[in-house]
Amino acid sequence: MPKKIIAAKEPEEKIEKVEKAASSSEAPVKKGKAPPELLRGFRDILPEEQARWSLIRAKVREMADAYSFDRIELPLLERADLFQRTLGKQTDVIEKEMYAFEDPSGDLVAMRPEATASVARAFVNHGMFNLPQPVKLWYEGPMFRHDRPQAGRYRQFNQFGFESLGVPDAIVDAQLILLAARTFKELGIDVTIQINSIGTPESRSAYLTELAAYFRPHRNKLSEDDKRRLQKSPLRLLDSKDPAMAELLAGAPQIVDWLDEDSKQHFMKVLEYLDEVEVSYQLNPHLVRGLDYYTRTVFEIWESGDEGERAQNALGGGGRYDGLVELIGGRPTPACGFAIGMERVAKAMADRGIAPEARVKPLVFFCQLGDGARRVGLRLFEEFRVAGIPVAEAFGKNALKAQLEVANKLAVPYALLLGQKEVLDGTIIIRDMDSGAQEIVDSGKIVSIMRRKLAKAEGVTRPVQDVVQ
RNA sequence: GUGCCUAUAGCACAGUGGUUAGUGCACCGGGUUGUGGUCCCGGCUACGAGAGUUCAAUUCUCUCUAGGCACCCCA
Repeated sequence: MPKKIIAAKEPEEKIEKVEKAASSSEAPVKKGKAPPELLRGFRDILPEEQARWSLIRAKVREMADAYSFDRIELPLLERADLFQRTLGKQTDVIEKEMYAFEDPSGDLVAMRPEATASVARAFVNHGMFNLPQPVKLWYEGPMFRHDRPQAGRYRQFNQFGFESLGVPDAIVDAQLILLAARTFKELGIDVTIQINSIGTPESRSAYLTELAAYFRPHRNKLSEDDKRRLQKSPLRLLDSKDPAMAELLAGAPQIVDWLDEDSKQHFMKVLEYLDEVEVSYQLNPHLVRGLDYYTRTVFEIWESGDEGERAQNALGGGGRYDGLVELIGGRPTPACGFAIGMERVAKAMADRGIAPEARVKPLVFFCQLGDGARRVGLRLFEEFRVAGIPVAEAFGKNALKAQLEVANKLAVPYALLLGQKEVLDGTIIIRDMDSGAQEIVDSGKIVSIMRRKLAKAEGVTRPVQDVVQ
């Protein structure tokens, strides 16, 4: 049990609050009928959503195999300074959104707000620079950010991501973007790729100076938010949503004009490769990313037809981070990667009416009457399972009527009826649910009889469903 | 962290300053012994939490909590 919680700001106050809550008896205990409530921004992913999630996961795995990425699983908890050093101390993710606290042994730890830093850390920890380069890794799992919940935004959310470390060539960037684009296409979601280059840290700082100089005379026209940005991170001015900014931005210097020659060449190459594989993209000179580690190529994946419609239209994003591995103590290693928000993907699929089957539909329903029949039923169920025939039951119900109701809801083609009489005779009744016709057969042969019936019916009635995962 | 809107059953919605707060779907049971899809009957579960105004609050006010949307930021 954690004794203390340390937030980025006002640590003392938070500690007091938590200690008080822990020691006072009135605090968190809700009494009476008040149901337990989910923590804000956290959610259950219920069975009815699982089919989509399984489909996404299966597709991601399939793409990883096709493009030769290896799975890596990373801890949910890391030393807090890993994120502070890599994402940038000034970023919102670090300043106010990180779940950071002191663990029982006194280490300052954090629930991961993203996984790229962990990938880089693992790369260094396990000497992956000795492996053939690039090292291509993918991951999937929950991330945590203490942000205000909103549509498509949760405090615990799931991402999958692909990272390629060790090769500076533009083809790496292009192939990652291609992989992302294809994944969405195959999931049935139309997306547009927004792409930009923010150059090297050196060329960027020259640009930032210029940008700040451009805006300074217009300072009084800026909104409070934008004034703050001018101070803190001028690059962010570029994606300001303040309409007044639109005019100013039109005349603002563009980062592409300030790129160093290598970065410019690199960017051109990325675009050429994308043209080669016919991945369409939109050059977006105002696209910047919120994390400090990006260099050169940055991109986001937006749901098509949704540009500017909703705030949370980005399904994912990524870019090159050539300085990250060195920053955390490895040898200089160029790298590129991206991450996708799975909740947003699931929502996009739901919006498009993509609703895959949750699991294999049963083809046979077993009805039983009496304890003897139930016992035989339990055994028969296993025989069907071993034979690979999906069979459903309602052992918890007694009335035949009630059991057939369930069978009807499941839309199985056949029901098997087993009563006391049949148990004594060693028989079982097969009921065709469409016609209502019944036949009595030897219960010892029921599995092979059903196998034959179903094989004949298959393709005529309903093909066996694709099993996901 | 800021602003606007919202909160009635598992879900979707009605409704009221004053008797047992309705409807649909879902769920459970029944319509004589062991037969589904329709129909009929019955049952279950709700005013988010706390304080205030009032003779009386689910209804009005405030606070909190949660949800939605936008900002901030991002996935």
